[in-house]
Amino acid sequence: MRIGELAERTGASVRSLRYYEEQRLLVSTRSAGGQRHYAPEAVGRVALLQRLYAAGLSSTTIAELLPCVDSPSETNSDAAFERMAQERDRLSDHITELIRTRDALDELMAINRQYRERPRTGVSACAVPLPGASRRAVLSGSAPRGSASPR
Amino acid sequence: MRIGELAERTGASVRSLRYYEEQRLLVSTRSAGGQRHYAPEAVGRVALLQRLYAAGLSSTTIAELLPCVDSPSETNSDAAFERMAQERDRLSDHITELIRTRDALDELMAINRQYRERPRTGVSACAVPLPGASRRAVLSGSAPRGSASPR
DNA sequence: CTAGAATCTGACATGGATGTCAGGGACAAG
DNA sequence: CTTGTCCCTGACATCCATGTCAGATTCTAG
Repeated sequence: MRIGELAERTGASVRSLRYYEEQRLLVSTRSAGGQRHYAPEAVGRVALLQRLYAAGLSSTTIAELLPCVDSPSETNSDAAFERMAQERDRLSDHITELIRTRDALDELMAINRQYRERPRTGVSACAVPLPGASRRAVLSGSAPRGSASPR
Repeated sequence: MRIGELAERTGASVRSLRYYEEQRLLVSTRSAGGQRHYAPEAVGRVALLQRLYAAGLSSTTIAELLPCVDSPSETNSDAAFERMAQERDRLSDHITELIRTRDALDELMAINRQYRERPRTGVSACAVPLPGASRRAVLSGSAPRGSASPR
């Protein structure tokens, strides 16, 4: 298939696909006239690249671990394997962190719901917010406060 | 405390702290001579900001949902609440995606271990990027699971 | 008072994936 | 052949959190 079709199938822009190739993450054969032609598996390849990019890996990092993907048997892919393990762990830590952040958001939203479901509350003087303890927790251990700016 | 101390305590650079203020995400009082001075709670605030940045939110997005953090009671933080809910969901989706990516990496590593634990394998003849069924799964798809890494 | 450390503002630099534009071929269908 | 669509290369633009540098001012300890 040609580059337009691959782009359409993967959701990547044509520009990005060329960039991936430039970074040696994706290969193509060229037609007589110089146009790129891709094997069907390229779709999966691009999907993997998108995944890795979305996980925060850079082009060079991806390039470093790809040998491990393309030829798992090669002994000299030792470094690649190492790199992959390392990135895997980094990613895992990052996930943990993101989950904590999501929890923090959930907590903040819960607090807000309390305030908004209580139609009354002339308590714009939130000097001491009611569920004090939980708010404290959300802000990572220290008291937030500061009556916000009235915009 | 002054900016240097806050930087040290949070791990953020002095440059970043000034930037946060410029983006209206962090406030400071000024000493007579114009130097920034922070309340102890600023540490928690910066931690929250770092969390949100790490979750991929931009300065403007953070600014949009902060009212919700600073004054949960304010009725006009409706938009902020909406924004927060929206970002929360985005984040949650992203986490799901990252977990899939981690699974993919685990699977790839498992495959690699098979090859390398089998000391044999003169199979450097990977002229044709070989391919196995399992590989296909990893590259294109879903199949969660994965032998957890032995750490 | 003074030296040295910390801070201030303002500006420019950076990196990295991607967007976009220009000018020129490639190629399928009529 | 002609036309319309796709593709090519190369270059420059963009976003945005940070880094970095310069020159000036403030603060602190001796």
